[in-house]
Amino acid sequence: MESSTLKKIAESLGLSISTVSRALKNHPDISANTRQKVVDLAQALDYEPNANAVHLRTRNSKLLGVLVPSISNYFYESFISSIEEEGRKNGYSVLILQSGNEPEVESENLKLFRQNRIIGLFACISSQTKDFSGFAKMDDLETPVIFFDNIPNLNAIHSVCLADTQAGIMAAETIILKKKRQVWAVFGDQQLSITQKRLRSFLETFQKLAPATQVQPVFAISSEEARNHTNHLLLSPNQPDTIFCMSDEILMGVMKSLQENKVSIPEQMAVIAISNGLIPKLYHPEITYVETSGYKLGKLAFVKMMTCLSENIVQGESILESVLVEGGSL
Amino acid sequence: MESSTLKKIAESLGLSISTVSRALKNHPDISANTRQKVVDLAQALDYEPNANAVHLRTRNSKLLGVLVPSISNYFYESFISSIEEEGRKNGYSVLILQSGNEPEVESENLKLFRQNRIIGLFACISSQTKDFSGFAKMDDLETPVIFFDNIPNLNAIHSVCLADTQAGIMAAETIILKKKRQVWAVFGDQQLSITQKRLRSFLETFQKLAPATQVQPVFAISSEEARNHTNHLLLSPNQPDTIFCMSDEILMGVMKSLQENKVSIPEQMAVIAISNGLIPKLYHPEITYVETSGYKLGKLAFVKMMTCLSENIVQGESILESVLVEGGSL
DNA sequence: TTGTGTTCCGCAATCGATTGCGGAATGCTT
DNA sequence: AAGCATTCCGCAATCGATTGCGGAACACAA
Repeated sequence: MESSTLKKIAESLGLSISTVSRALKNHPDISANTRQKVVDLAQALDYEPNANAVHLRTRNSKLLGVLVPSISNYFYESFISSIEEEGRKNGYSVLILQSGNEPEVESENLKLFRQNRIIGLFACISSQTKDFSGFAKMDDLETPVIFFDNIPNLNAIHSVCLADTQAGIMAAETIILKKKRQVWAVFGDQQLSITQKRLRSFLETFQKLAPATQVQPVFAISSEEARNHTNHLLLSPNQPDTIFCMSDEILMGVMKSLQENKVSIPEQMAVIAISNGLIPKLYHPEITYVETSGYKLGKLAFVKMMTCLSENIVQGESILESVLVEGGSL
Repeated sequence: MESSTLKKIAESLGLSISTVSRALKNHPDISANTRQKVVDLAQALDYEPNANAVHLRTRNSKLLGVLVPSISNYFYESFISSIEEEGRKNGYSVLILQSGNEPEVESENLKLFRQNRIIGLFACISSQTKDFSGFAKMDDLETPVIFFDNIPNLNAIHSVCLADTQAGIMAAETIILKKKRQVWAVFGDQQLSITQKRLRSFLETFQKLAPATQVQPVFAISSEEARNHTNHLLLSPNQPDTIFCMSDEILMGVMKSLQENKVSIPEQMAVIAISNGLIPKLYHPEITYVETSGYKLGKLAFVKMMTCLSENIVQGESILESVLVEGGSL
């Protein structure tokens, strides 16, 4: 069955298309009598406005875009979930595309977003992105872009991010409070802005508050690499008393190794992480972590988007405060 | 900046809109000379066709819908990721909506899908859904719906599912092979079709092949409930030698309890699960599981969708074979 | 010169909905 | 009866792109 249109309703009722259109949206020009007839028939015919036609005519697609490296990631997925939820409540649909962390795909995706005339974009750029012309085009079209998580190093952009700096500080302070002396800190991809921020603040905090502490940073771009690093570490003579994990990805690898080697937590090794919250709670004792909630970040980003769209353009970065969630791992 | 249109290009070049349109799609009527001029200008102006206009005119939205209870779920997310990936390769966009497992939201979502004139839908219904009129409307509109994971008990529908029956059998057989005698089997929401299938085949396999085995099924609708059940179990005098977990959700709860109670795996307790693959690999030893890959299921569903769309309508259920992935937990 | 083909392009309808403007019909006032 | 305000509704343009059909311009043969 073809879907019904204003035209069909109008013809059945011997009315004009405009009258039907107005009747369905309670335009005061239409008499209650006519309105009722139209509404009844529309209901009977399962009339549902063609979004494409509406968007074309009104020049408003009510579409928001979300660009992420991958959907299969607990952090992004909670971010997206949050955006979709808020979006639906406010009458927006959400188009989600994943770049696979490849700049070419990313730029194709941006093109798709443009073709679909999205009215706003949430974007986490790939770690390889060097060319921002795709984003510049969004700017030209006056489509607000809100960057999150991994943020380009540009001026005059909107972004929301976790309090990465604060999270690094908080993790370091917690370690210092526990009077740990030798820390092994595992970070992710050095290309990412979040890695850089967390690394810097983490190290600086030790320098300021406990310069005697030995802090050794290590980098791993995957869970597997983190695991291997940890395996090696545990063989070395010079063992730390604490391991810090910058992300869930890292934490998974480190924990795998610690379990394999039957290292008891927190007795033999203290563990602390920055995390979205799922992974740390899988273990016993639960891992102490500084929370970086994708869900909350999504809410924050959505609010920012709404203000951008209502023209109260407030450029700059909004930051979501971190919270320490105590487990028993340190 | 307003985005450019065929009209603008046509005016700048003193051509008609139709000529510009044809030039951009290599219509043979257009001379190479004209074509080149058009293409060049289009490039310079960053012309990108308005998807809404195209879809309206061609009556093809190139939009696929995905309906899931929640995006924040490793299984759904890998399914979605897979659909999005295939979709993009084939020129489709994907609209994703989550029902929060609430029938009302689900039906609102279906409405949104209809308004956006999606051409095909992948749906995992909520466990509470009783009213299928929303899906019937999709049928009326000749929009194919491919159900997955939790599937309504209706005839004449398309669906793809994990080999739930086979997975239950495979898990049971594995347990039997290991000569286990007393099994505690934790299942999820009894309302779900997957629970029913896995439960039935699991129990039947024991009856057929090893009727002497004691199998005690338990139900838990959340990770937390599974954990509590397990905690209680471990206090009882009559301890099983094996725990079977129907899903990742369940596995997480059970493992939490086993760790808390310092139960060593597989010495004191064997564990086996049906899982998407992430969670079992977080522990040491890794948990043996029957794989239910959302990613692979997505690929299968996409292929089915393509055949549906090309009119070769093959109603019925496509099943994704299960694979046993050995860990060291049994 | 007339006829027959090509080549290249424009006219105009169409997809489905929105909306400014104008106009018919009716009631009420004086 | 004439004047004026309301009430209710339709005409037609518009959003941006697609496409069947027809037609101008030109070449070439008879």
